[in-house]
Amino acid sequence: MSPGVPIKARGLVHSINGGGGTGTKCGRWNPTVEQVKLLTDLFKAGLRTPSTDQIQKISTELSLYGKIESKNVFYWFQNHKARERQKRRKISSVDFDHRQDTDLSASPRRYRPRLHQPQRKVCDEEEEKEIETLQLFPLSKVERVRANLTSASHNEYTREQAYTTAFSTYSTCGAEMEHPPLDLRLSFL
Amino acid sequence: MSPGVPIKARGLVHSINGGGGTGTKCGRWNPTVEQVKLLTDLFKAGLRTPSTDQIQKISTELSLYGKIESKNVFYWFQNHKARERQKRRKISSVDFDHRQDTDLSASPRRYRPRLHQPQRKVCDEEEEKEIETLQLFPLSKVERVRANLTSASHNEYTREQAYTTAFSTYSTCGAEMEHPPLDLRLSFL
DNA sequence: GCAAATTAATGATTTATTCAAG
DNA sequence: CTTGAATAAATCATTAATTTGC
Repeated sequence: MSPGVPIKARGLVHSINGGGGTGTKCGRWNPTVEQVKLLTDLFKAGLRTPSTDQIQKISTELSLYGKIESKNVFYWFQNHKARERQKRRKISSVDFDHRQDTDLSASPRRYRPRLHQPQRKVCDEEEEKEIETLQLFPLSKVERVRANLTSASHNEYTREQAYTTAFSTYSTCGAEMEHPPLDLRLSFL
Repeated sequence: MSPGVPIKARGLVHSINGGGGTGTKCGRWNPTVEQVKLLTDLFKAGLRTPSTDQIQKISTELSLYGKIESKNVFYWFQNHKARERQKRRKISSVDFDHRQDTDLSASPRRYRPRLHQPQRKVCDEEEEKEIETLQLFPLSKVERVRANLTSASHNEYTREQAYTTAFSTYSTCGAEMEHPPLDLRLSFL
C-alpha cells in the first residue's frame, strides 16, 4: 500500500473497540456468528429485500444475540445481495445475469391492481432460487421466543418513520468546513 | 416463483383511497410552490445532503405550506442534487456515450451493469460547493416548534439514526394500508 | 509468539439508473 | 416531459485476518 495517502476526507468518529456483543463502543456493527447465521439463513431462504416491518422483527430477534440496530439488518441485506450478485456475475461474465430480484417478500396472494406490467424477463435462468421452500425455515429457539413477542403487532397509525435518512450526513467530523454563507433565506433553519 | 414475478413493486399505494380520511390522497407528494421555493433556496444556499435533524426541521417548516413528510425532503435533495449534476455534466461533455446505441430490445428492464465514468473528482466546477456544517445555520421558529415536540421524544443519540427504510416500499400515508409485503413464510417474521 | 504492517472482508454512504405518477 | 420514489452499483472506511520482521 502506498504510504502517505491517508485520505482523510470524510473522517468519522472512530472507535477502538468493535461493537460486537460486549463492548459498548459504537464503531461499526460487528455481527456475532449467530447473527450472521440467521441472516444468512434468511437470505438462503430467499429473502433479499426485507420490508420495514421485517427488518424490525429480524432486528429484534437478532438483538438477542448481541447489539444490533435495524439499519444493520438493512445494510446487511443490501450488501449481501449486491455481493452475491457481483460474485455470480464474475463467474459467468458472459452470461447476462439479469436475474430479477426474486424477493419472496412480495405478497403472493395479492394481485397487483394492474399497471401495465411489462414483460418481465425471459425466465431462463433460475440460478439461485429456493424460494417456495421458505416456509420450512427452521428457526428453532428463535421461534419460541418470537411466539410471545408477535402477539401485539398493531401499529398505532403513526408508523411513519420510513426513510429515516440513511444518509445522516454525519460524515464530517473534523473537517474544516469554512462557514456557510448563511443566506438570509435560510432564516428558518 | 415464476416468470411473472411481481417483485417488490415500485409504486404501490393506490386504491386505498376510499377510507375516511379527509380526502388526503396518498399518491406521491406534490410539493406546493412555496415548498419548492424554500427547498430550492436551501439548495442554492449550498445545502445538498441534509442531516436527519435538518430534514426534520425542514419538513416541519414545509408542513406549514402543505402536506409533507420527511422522506419527501430527503428525496427531493437526492434528486435535485443528482439532476443538477447530471445537467451540468451533459453540458460540459457532449458525451459520445450513447448508451442506447446497440439494440437493447432484448434487455427488458434491469439495471444495466453500469456505464458510468468514474468522474469522482473531476470537480472542474467550483461553483457547486456544498455548505457543510449546516448546524451553524440559524434556527428560528422551526427550532422553537421542534423544541416542544421533541424535547422528550427522542434525543437518545440522533447520532446514528441512519439506515433508512427509505426502501420500505410502502409509503403508508398514515392510513390503514395493511398488507405490508410481509412474507409470512418466514416463521418468526 | 506477538505486534506492527498489509491485505481481505464487509459495514456504511453516496451516486447513477430505473420506474412510474401527474 | 418533469420529477417523486426506489433500487442497484460503486465507493468509502473500519475492522478482522493475514503476513512479516523480530
